[in-house]
Amino acid sequence: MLRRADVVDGAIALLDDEGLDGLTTRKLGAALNVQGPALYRHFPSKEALLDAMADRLLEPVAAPLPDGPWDEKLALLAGRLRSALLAHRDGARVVAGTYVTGPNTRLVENTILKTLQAAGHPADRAGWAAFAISYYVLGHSIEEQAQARLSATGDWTSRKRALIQHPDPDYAHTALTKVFDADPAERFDYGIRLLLKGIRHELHHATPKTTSHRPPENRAQ
Amino acid sequence: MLRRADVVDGAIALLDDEGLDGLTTRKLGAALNVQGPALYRHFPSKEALLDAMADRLLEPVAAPLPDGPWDEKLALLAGRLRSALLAHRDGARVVAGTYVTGPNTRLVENTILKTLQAAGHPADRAGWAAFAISYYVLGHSIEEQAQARLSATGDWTSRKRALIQHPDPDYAHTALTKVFDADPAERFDYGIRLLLKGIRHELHHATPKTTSHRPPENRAQ
DNA sequence: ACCTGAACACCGTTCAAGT
DNA sequence: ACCTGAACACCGTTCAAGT
Repeated sequence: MLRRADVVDGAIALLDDEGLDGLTTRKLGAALNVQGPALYRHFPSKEALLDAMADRLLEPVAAPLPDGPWDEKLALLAGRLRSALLAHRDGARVVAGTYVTGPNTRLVENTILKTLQAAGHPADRAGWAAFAISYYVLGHSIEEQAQARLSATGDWTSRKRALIQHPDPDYAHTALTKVFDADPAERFDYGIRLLLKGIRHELHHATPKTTSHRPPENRAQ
Repeated sequence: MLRRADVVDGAIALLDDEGLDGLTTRKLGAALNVQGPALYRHFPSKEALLDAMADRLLEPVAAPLPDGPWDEKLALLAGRLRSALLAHRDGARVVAGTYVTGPNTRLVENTILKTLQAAGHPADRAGWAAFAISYYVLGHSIEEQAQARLSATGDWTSRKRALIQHPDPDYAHTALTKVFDADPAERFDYGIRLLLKGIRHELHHATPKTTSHRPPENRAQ
């Protein structure tokens, strides 16, 4: 007798074996000793299953944070979020695809918000800053896994070369080489700390009346 | 007689009509008055076509930037990048999926790097900061379009409610409401400026010997 | 050289029928 | 109540054959 949680667990295991493109209802059924259509007893669609998987992936991030300064807590949480997304093959794509609203997602977002507000951020700014952090983590993780996917097929080294050995003479050759040589975790951490530094600076030197960061060039559709 | 550029143009037009999931070789063939397999004269696989589409989407971003302070230039470029990703349905997903190395992608990355280096950043930090900017933009745009996709199917309002009306009493209710009420372009701009503020601060107050931002909690696989 | 037609090995999903 | 078997309407891709 198949339980809902077993389906999600099996789906994540299959994700690791086959990747997102190889995750099909037929293969998942087989892995669970059941026919494909049996999954529709537990999920109305494959997309609903992916939603459940996404929230499941964030479970480890929901663990309580140790006490400490707000920025260290957020750096830690961001690192955990990245680790959770990278812990399973194509995990970042699974989470990015679905606008998740599961319990773990809410808890994580809530933690970021409360940490920022406890540090003294007004509610509106805290909300925007919290989302900025999430987006950076998501973007970084997606690209790390895109790179991993290319490495698997052997396309990675050729693309890296294409990027680095650009004919343009004043191309920032050194910078790119350093980017690709670096430990991705360290690179990730550097970016998060840039963001946190910006938040800290805003917190201390805020001119409270000013909403005047100038509007962007154009508002997209 | 079908030209390669026509295929890419047709594919982007079809993307707008049908979305990424509806972009199939058969439909694209039909739109170009050709059978599906004819596309394989120009692209070895659908993935190769998506790569070409991704770089094509970034074409408008490659336009020259007006002179100005480095941070204003980068804010402008980031806004353009976001606009380009949002200009076509599922554009962010198309770009995120492929680790693009086309000419426009290289030019955009190159511009960010040179702008940072011209502002006085050492090469390695400039590289990391440049990627941090890209990742934030990508993550933000993906989530904006995920939201757009849910809005189309009517799932959005229910999910928004799920996020905001959380039973948890100390849930950051106000912050979340403000996030969802805000103009996405303004929210985006706020995050970019946090990042730029962090970069500027690093530039001015850097203790040049220190590589000592502490290592992250765990290095993911 | 460029494209078609048919085929192969798949998909997600529906639904009557079985137990 | 839970699952199967068969079917429907699709996919990406290959490849001989046409023009």
